[in-house]
Amino acid sequence: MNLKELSQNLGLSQTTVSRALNGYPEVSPATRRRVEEAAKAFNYSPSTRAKGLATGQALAIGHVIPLSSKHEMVNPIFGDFIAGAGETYSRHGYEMILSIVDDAEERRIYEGLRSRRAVDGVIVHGPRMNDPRIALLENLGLPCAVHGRASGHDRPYTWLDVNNRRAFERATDFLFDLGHRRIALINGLELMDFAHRRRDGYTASLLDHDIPPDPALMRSGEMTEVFGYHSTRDMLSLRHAPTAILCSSLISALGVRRAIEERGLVMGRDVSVITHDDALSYLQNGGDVPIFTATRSSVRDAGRALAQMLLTAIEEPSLAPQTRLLEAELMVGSSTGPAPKED
Amino acid sequence: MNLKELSQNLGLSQTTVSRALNGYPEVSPATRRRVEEAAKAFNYSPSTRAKGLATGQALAIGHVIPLSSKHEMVNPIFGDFIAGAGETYSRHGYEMILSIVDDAEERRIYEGLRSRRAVDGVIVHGPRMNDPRIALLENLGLPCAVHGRASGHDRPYTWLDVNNRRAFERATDFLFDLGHRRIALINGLELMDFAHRRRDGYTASLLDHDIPPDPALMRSGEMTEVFGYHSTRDMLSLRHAPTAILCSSLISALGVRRAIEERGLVMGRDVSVITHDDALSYLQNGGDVPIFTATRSSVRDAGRALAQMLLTAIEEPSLAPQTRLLEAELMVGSSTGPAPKED
DNA sequence: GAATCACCCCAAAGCGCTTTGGATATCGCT
DNA sequence: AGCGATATCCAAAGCGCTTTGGGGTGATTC
Repeated sequence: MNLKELSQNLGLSQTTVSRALNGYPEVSPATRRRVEEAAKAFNYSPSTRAKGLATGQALAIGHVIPLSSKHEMVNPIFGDFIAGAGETYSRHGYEMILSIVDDAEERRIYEGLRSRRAVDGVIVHGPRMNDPRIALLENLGLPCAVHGRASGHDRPYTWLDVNNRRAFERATDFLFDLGHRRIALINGLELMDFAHRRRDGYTASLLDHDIPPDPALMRSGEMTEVFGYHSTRDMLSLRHAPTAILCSSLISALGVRRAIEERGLVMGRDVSVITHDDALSYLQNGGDVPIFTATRSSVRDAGRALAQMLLTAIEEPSLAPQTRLLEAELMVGSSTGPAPKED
Repeated sequence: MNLKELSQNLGLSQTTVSRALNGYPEVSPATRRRVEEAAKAFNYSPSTRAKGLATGQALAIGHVIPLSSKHEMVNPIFGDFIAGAGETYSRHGYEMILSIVDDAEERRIYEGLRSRRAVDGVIVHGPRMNDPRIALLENLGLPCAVHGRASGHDRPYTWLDVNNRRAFERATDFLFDLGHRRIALINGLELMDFAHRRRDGYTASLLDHDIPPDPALMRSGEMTEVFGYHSTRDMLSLRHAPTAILCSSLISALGVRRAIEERGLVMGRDVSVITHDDALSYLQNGGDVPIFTATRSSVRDAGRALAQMLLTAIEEPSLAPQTRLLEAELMVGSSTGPAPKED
């Protein structure tokens, strides 16, 4: 069923039917109702393509997921973020189009999306330090919204981020308050902006407590369970083993716990652990009582909110870019406790 | 830059330029080269919308991800599957459009995709027992390909599945060979088709060894770490605790391991564990030596292959639906060993 | 030298929608 | 009755592409 058929069926012109359906005032309430009912009855909805052609809008948002050919790892937070963003889109009649792309091709993909007029805007995932994508998108004139931030980009842009620096500073402070002095950091890849900020927060707290950061207690890598395990195992066998560990992801934290328990130690008594928790749906941090003390911020909420910010940026292009900094909450679980007595 | 401008720039008609770009034979090699170079220079690529309008194709595939409002859980395999499928699409010039949808709205979404002519076909994720979606899509005339199978649908359809039944039967056999007799199953939700098949394989092996299935040793639920942990903890405190556990997901298996170790037992010595492993990029089963003995099948490969099957189904509609059954490989890791001596 | 045939290329229609610029009733008023 | 408003509706153009159905040009054939 298309507009033409529908209008013939109703004995009206395409113009009138189109206007009735799109809420224009030049059509009588009676006609409008009649049209709307017919549309429902015939299960008519306008072709996105034709509508897009006519209006110049795509009614679609692009998500470009970078996939480094070296690591080939799909960020586990991605599913939940998308779920949140998708909610917002469907409420506004937008479609979400997805490209999963090797770093090297990213530029080409954005240009393609632009020149094919496939999307009205893009969400930038996984921003790195000095990420060139934001400038690229600016040049292309493609509205974008960044999940995270890209230090080094100076012009304003739309972003939503967790206050990673503060979260990790607070978490470290918390461990100091419990009496810990040797605190380790198991971080994500530090070319990622968020990981960099987390380290900054961590070192700021250390310096604040007159503890010089110790490279032996700082790891950074792809945040897998195995990475958490190996890092922890290695660090626990140091002469000056850490009594507390700060960890960037719940998945790695599972590995951290394993290494601790394998050594016959008890988490929360012998070694304290705080992890960041993205509140992923398939990785709950325990039930009612959180297992891990965690800095927590829902990635799905972030998806919802950032999508909304992008849509307003698209619909209100004159507005200054919105930004939003979410504070992670520190949830105290059973993985932290007072520092064990010194030997 | 659009076709008109490009052709004016070249002093050719739109027809010729379009034909040159689309590989039609009616254009001289010299002209074609000239056109192609200009297209590259001006960074021209045709508007998908206009092209779609003209050809009647959408050049897009829909992925509808069901999200039960009760569980709200995004299946963790989803990211990797999409990554695989995306590779195939981009190689064929297709776009991937994503809807994450509450079960209740699913029907409306498919109808919408159809009547808006937004996609040429869809991938059905997470098929359940007697899943009504396949029949619905058949009626709508929307080509589809199913990741998994839906027992109960009798007409042929395109699917790709792991031989879940066989995988779990073999895994159970393997445990029997090691001398285990009390073997537990920690399964996914059994309204999901794959989980049902896994249980079938498991019980078949039990019966084959004259062991009646014991409901106390069978759990089924959303496959989280916590679910694996609780199930295992409960079952290990039974009077006749299992000596081996079969687990449906690596994430739950991490919980299984935790429960085992928490009890002071050693995995692979006191309790053997076999898990299914979807080879997710962010959840490697150890490094060189797998931690868990596992039935393994890469979800990303599945994505690649199923996308390809769907594309051929779309381009060659006369062909009978392809189907493909992948065998999971049984990878022996350190989580299994001979059954401990009976008390 | 005319007819034929490739070979290249083009003008224009059409895909399904929105939107501009009227056209036609209908109504209130003097 | 006559005139401008107002309320409804419509025909047609245009969005950027593909594709149909020709049309020229030069080389080949008899």
